[in-house]
Formats: sequence, structure tokens, C-alpha cells
Amino acid sequence: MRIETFFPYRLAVVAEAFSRQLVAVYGREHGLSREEWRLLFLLEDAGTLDSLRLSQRTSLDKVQVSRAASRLEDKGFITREVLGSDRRLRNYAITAAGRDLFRRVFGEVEARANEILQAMPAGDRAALDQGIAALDRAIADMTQPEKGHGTAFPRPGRSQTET
Amino acid sequence: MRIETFFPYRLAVVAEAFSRQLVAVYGREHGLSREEWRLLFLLEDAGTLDSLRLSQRTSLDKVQVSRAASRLEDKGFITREVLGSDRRLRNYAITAAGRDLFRRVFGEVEARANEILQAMPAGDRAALDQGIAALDRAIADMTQPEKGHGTAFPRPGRSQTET
DNA sequence: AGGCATTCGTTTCATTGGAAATGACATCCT
DNA sequence: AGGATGTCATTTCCAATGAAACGAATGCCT
Repeated sequence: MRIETFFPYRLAVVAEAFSRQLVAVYGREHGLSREEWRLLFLLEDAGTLDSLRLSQRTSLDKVQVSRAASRLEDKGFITREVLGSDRRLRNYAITAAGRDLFRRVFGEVEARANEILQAMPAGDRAALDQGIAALDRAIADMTQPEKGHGTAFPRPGRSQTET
Repeated sequence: MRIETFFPYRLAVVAEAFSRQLVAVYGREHGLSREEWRLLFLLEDAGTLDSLRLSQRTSLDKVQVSRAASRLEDKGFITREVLGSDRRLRNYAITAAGRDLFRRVFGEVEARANEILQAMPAGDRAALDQGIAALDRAIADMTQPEKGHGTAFPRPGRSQTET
């Protein structure tokens, strides 16, 4: 079978290529890693988030959040403080500088994304949107058996090593 | 803006999740890296390939090919020899063991992929296919205006030779 | 033919990224 | 209460990754 016709390959490769276009903006031009970019995105939307809500809303695991937050804090784009109610948790908030940066970068990223997406016929664009949404549902249904009958479903970042 | 509604984010996250399902098969269960998997895929299709054709047909850069080939050779799944006509190039060929492994793994990977894809309504599946193809074209047209259509896009090599 | 520049694949080096280990804290259970 | 257990963020360790450096080989050009 020719690999170019294998759907999973095509999806992965196209998604990567698209992503690379955007990384060129927030990464190469503004020095943000993908995790930092996403974290900043979340925080500019929410203003402030504690680590619990954060882990529920992102595809980032704890380690990634920890590292991205650390770097963003160093750069002065977010603040990080221990949460009073549960001192194991953290509360993250975006700073004015962070908001400023994000808005600027977001404009550029969105422009680049639209430049590509608008080059597609409207019908194809709608199809893509529909298809991605459906695939998302299919994967979710697959990995988290509907109704949660299964007591064990894979949680990101969990391993079943018994010590 | 909520990040979940930002299309580039959704695409990246869904594609990653889908890919992860497949990596779980060829990676976790069979010890192949993504690059090794792709290289093996190419070689089982072509039987033999020299490094020139290889670089034209894949999204892998030189370093990735070199490393993946090295490991596959160590495992006895491919052979690698200097090309007579141009001794800078290499000729890769899949071995019987490699073909054997690939067929076995491919069956599992395909099954897993179909398990997910078949869970989607046929219309959504068609939409996804159409959308991905269109996005591929849009990116190709964007990065390489007016060149060959199809699944070819940029390789991250940015050799800015001075002069 | 013989230098110069180019094109390869591979190696090196510094950085990244993931998985397990760690330590702080909270919760449970008796 | 208070020890055992669980949960969290962070750190540590090591494999993987990417960019630049390198050495070998070829093409070009006079």
C-alpha cells in the first residue's frame, strides 16, 4: 500500500504541516513553545485558573504545565501562587504583559491560519470542520467507553505500576 | 476566545489523539518509532529505495532517515548499502523479517484505525477525507505556489547558505 | 587535471520531552 | 488524633530531537 493513501498518515502529516505554519509565528517569531502558547491562550481567556481546572481543560499533562508555567513566569507573562484552600494546588493568572503579548501574537497566528483556511473552498472548509468534530467524538467514545461502565479507562499520565 | 473553539487547536489535538492510538500499537507493542514505522512502510511498498527517492516521498528529513534506518538495520528489518552509481547515497531494502513484521503490525494498526473511523457516520468520514485533502492542497499551494499538487510539502530544512 | 563549491549521510552537541522519583500536602480510616 | 494512603506540583534521569558541524564523494569550471 502506498503510504500517501493511508489515511492516518495523511492526517498526521497534514496536521503537522498546518501546525508548523503556526509554530513559525508564535515559536520562531515570539519564542513561545507550544505548551507556553496554549497555557497563555487558556489564561488570557480565563484571566485566572487554578491547576485543577487547568488540567481539565487542556491536553497538557502536569509536567508540561509545570514547565511551561515556570518559563512564562520567568518571562513575566503569568504569575503563579500557591492556592490557599489547597496548598498542593497552584493558581495561575495572566499579567498585563502577558495579555499584551498574547493579543499581538494571536492576531498574527489567526491571520496565518486564516490565510490558509480561506484558501480552501468553503465547502471543503465546512467538511473539514465537520470531519474533525466527528473524529473527535469517535476517539472520545472509543477511549472512554460511553456510560463509564468500564471501571478502568486510561487517564493521561497514569501508569499502573505497583510499587 | 475559548481555546476549544479555535480550529487550529482542535485539529492538532484530534490528530494527536488519533496518532496516539496508532503509536500504542506499532510503538508500545512492537517497539517501532514513528520514523521507523514510516520507513518500513515505504520499503515494504517499494521493496527497495535509494535515499534520493526516499527523501522525495517522505516527510522525514535526512537525520531522521539516517537514524531510523540505522536502528532498523540493527534489528534486521532492512539492509543498507552504499549505492554504486553515487557513493554518497544509500540503497535501502526490506528484509524478509522486516516484511513479516510490517505485515503483522500493519494489520493491527489498520484494525485499530478502522475501529475508530468506522465508528464515525459515513458522511462524517467522507467529510473528513475531503477536508483533509483540501487542507493539504491549501498548504501546498501556500508554501510552494503553483507546484505539483498532491501530498508534497515543505521539509523543515532551512539551509540558509551564506554567500 | 585540479581546485572550489555543492550535495550527501552521519555524528556531535545542546536542548527537549516523557516517565518515574520526590517531597509537600491533604484525606481517609480506625 | 495520627499513621497510612492518595494527590498534587516539581525535580531528576535518560532517551529522543533538531540544528549545526563534519567527512566523504561528486559536479562544476577554467
